[in-house]
Amino acid sequence: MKFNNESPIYLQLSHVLALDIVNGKYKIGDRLPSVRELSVIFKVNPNTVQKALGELENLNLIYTERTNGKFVTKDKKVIDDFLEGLAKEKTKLYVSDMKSLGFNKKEIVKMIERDE
Amino acid sequence: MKFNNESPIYLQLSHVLALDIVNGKYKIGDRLPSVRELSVIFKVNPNTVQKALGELENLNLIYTERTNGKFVTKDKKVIDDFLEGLAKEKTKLYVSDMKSLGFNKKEIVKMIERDE
Amino acid sequence: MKFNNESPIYLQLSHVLALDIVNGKYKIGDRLPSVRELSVIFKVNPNTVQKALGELENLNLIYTERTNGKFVTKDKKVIDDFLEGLAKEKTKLYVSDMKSLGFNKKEIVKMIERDE
Amino acid sequence: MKFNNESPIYLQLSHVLALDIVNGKYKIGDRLPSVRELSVIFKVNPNTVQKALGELENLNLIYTERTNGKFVTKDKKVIDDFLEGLAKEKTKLYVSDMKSLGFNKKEIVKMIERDE
DNA sequence: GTGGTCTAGACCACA
DNA sequence: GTGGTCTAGACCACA
Repeated sequence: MKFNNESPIYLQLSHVLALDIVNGKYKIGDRLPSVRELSVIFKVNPNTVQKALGELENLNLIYTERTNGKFVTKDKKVIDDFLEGLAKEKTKLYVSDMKSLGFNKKEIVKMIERDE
Repeated sequence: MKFNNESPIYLQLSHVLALDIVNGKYKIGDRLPSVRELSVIFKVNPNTVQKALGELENLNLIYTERTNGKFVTKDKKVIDDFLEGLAKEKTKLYVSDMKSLGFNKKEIVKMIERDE
Repeated sequence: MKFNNESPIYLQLSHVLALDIVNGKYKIGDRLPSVRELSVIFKVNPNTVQKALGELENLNLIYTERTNGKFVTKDKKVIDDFLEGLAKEKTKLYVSDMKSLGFNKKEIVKMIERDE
Repeated sequence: MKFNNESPIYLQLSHVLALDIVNGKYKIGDRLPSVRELSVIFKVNPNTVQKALGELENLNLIYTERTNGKFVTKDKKVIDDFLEGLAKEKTKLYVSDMKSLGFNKKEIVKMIERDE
């Protein structure tokens, strides 16, 4: 795993793990790898993993059982809402950016269809 | 003008000024307000204005006439290319983000049409 | 029985059992359920039950007859003193917390009367 | 400043600072001492101060101006609500604890009036 | 073995 | 000077 310099490692890591949850790599109720394991997998300090997981815990995507591990929430709704919120937020931001560049929705949709 | 804490002020400022150029508030060949004027207008340190203008100069959107001021490029193509590049970049990033969330293009377009 | 993550399970458990004694669910001289039974009832590790009962034994609320089980003290005074001590301690802590928040006794009493 | 072992230092520290805000030692809009200064004052590692201040920021009691410092919120309501919420929470917890010990409100009030 | 805390200390961008 | 991040590594309670 390679991290870039544009945002803190811990945020990039929490983002990766959030996607893993959204995409079902870690399923509802699954135990995540331990802090130490993740720190080895991603080659970062355990403290950095803690901070990343703290973000996910703030979002209620995971919860902690002390001495036992960290688990994906059992509440499917939390995951679905997170996904939906993220998608809407990204869309809103993108559309408003494009509008401030002078594009209207029709043009925006055209650009997306052309992309790649 | 209010700046947030998510990215450096100088980048937010250069972004605002770039939009002002793209949208024709400052037209081809126009002289920009002086660093000091901008620093007053935006209530930021003159050093921050300098850095922001440096960004625009790197993009060739503006050029400096020493002792005379800073001017919007006279080359329309530079502005058009900048606009197009920005739009494509934002679109690419947005689409790839949405795909990693599990959406396909059809769904993306639908979300955009629904937005707001 | 659900335990939270704010304090160790063994303390939460000893607290619950202490209340059971104070409130007469387990009466003077009663035999408590065995460690194994309690561990099943509360769905915790037997070690955790042991530790919880150890707390109660330190407080002299229970005593052990080896090979026979653990019993609620036969000394009513111990239970009464425990109850009184607990109540005073909680009150002292609460009042001092509220004072450090700027409330005086009159206001504290008013808040209590309003509670719920 | 002395910290005890019952809860993490960073929480004790954030608690102390929250009280300082509630009690007006740091007033609305005031700049707090820098992270480094606090770390010297309280003889803890700057990282620990960061974590403590992070708690206060989560509560919106303070906000950060990058490169400039951390400031008490300018929103009096946030502080008032925090104070009220804290007081209500403590009261609720205290009363429910006392009730589970078998005391009724009248007895609780009597204990408070007798306290100290 | 699990998560959590803390320190010492380095390094960074920004204003 | 300001806040923020990160590492290395120690230490802790708990189950």
